[in-house]
Amino acid sequence: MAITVNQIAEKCGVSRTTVLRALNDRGSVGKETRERILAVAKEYNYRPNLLARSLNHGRTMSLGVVTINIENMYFVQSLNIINKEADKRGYFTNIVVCDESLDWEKKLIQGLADRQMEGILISPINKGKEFEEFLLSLHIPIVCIGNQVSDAITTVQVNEMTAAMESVDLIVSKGYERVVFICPPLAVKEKENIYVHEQRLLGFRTSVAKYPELESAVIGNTDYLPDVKCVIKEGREKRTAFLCSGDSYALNVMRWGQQNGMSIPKDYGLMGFDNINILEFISPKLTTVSTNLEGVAVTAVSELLAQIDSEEYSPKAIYLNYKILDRETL
Amino acid sequence: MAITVNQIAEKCGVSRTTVLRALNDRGSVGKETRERILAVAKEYNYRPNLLARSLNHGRTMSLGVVTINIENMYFVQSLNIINKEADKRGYFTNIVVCDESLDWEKKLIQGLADRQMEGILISPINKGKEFEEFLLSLHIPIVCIGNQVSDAITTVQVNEMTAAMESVDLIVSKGYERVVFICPPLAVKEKENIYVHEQRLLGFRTSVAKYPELESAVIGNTDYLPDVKCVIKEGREKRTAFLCSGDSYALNVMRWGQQNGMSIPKDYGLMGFDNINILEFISPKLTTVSTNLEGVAVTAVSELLAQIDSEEYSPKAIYLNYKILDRETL
DNA sequence: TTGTAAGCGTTATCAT
DNA sequence: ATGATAACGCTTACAA
Repeated sequence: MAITVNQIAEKCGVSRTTVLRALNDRGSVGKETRERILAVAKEYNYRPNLLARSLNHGRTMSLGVVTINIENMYFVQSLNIINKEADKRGYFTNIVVCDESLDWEKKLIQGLADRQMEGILISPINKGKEFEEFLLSLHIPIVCIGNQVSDAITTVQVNEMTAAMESVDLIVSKGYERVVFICPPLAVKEKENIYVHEQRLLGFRTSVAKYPELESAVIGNTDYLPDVKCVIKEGREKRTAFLCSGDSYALNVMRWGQQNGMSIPKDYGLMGFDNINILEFISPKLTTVSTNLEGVAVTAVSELLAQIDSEEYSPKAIYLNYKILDRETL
Repeated sequence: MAITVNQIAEKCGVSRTTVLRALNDRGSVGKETRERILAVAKEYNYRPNLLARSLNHGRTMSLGVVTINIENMYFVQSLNIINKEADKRGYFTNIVVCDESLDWEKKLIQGLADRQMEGILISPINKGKEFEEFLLSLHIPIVCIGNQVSDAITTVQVNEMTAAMESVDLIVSKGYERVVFICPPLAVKEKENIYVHEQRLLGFRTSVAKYPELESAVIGNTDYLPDVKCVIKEGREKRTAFLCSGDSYALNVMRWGQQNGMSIPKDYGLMGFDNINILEFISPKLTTVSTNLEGVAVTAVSELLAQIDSEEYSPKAIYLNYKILDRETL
């Protein structure tokens, strides 16, 4: 349907080289010829076929981004930032969504590679040696966001471990005697990449060890509300706080509490992770950790482009700052 | 970096035609030759360059989707469905995000067209004759979701107008004597495509006219909370309900009410539109209109593919069913 | 000022 | 069973 350089050339009775020269303002073209060419190009709304151009140049100037379902909405929020940042450097951003299936993720990554994306950004749910080899076999620059796959692939993240440690410190400083870490992803630990959550758990464990009197527990079920109920029932005398490895879990706990006539932070403390943007609609305001989406996104893009541009690139693990948001639920 | 058919051919000392035959299991190849070829292909992890293949075939088997910022999160929710549906029919889905700028939207659409997407799905924020001509000049199948651009371009939507009418009916049936339509997008009506909201407004106006005793008003400011405050103050004697052209506006009103010690539906009624998925975290449960995301997404894809496949296609306006969700705020 | 020719990686047709 | 050739649309070097 679209007109090509060859067709313009034919219509104008010149060679396609001449047409190109007129179109791209390169080299010299007879004034009258140029005008004729430009007129035809305009009339038929000529646009260069980027597939052909890319094939020729060996460059697509496109990045691929694999993103997940809105469950982990915090990643969706980065898309705009990634897009803008890539555009600044002249790259087009192609996003694909992966509905939380391990196979789909691989399939989509392969699809992006087959379409000659020059680099891929991903917050992977796959993990392990096999996946690592799969990624490396693509021979394409890749940057992971949050979830690490291996040392051989650059990962950009905030320091989740120290964030969890500081969170526990905050909880203790507020006088809580018992702290429970809620981390449903632990249930799929064997299969899926939950690196981010594991780092948080590690921080939790490490920090808790510093406080001998502090009672602590970890809930790692998908169906965590019953456990929360138990915890609250069995120890009314101790002031208890829940540290949730994700705001949405905290919101579920909050809703459950409200339905059962409990109030926060009077009856129990609550803290989340991620600072997802729907929090603004929720009250009380959830105390949480802001994971610096913007910084992570910008860094990830710039690191990816660095990798694309340089011959010799060494993979890195990059940690950015987070921010504890001490609001109303502790 | 990636190996090509030509390189395999050279390595194996055969022509690329033979390599192709072995790789694609088409035609006959000597057993020993085939094995040699397959071995090399595997060793170097051969993958066909889809740019080249598409150029040759004249088909990319890819769809483009232009989506907006998470503000209008309900569209983000469709992405998965679109993706799955397209995949079923053998298409790859490329998503680009547009941070609510009119120019970016055009730029991105053009980018998708230049990359030879076979069809484009979009819920446009641009409008008007010039934009229509821009879209038509692309000579690519396009389907709009929600916001209509013109008769010449297929639009898939729910019948927002009758949904708004029914909403008013519901409000009246609950005994409200005054109903206020909150529609901030009206503030950008001149510049942006807010077709969906205009349809809702139209339904509101039409339905209100049926009830002579019903008092009604429309708030069309971006900064609507002050107006809400006024409305509530000036008419305490009349039972008032707010119908919001979008759940997020309703949530803001709800939050404001909670901060001012008012309770729903005792002090005022509240109803939204869209049934965005964060509602599950909010209490009281917002009464709203479910806009059948899944149906719209599936229909849009299938209509787009129909358009791609058929020589003669007539643009349509397709209306799907919605559902009034009568919950706790009226 | 203009044109020819080769190439990007794949595929399809026709020949050997 | 294998190969040569042209084509997709664009670009670049090298003539004329």
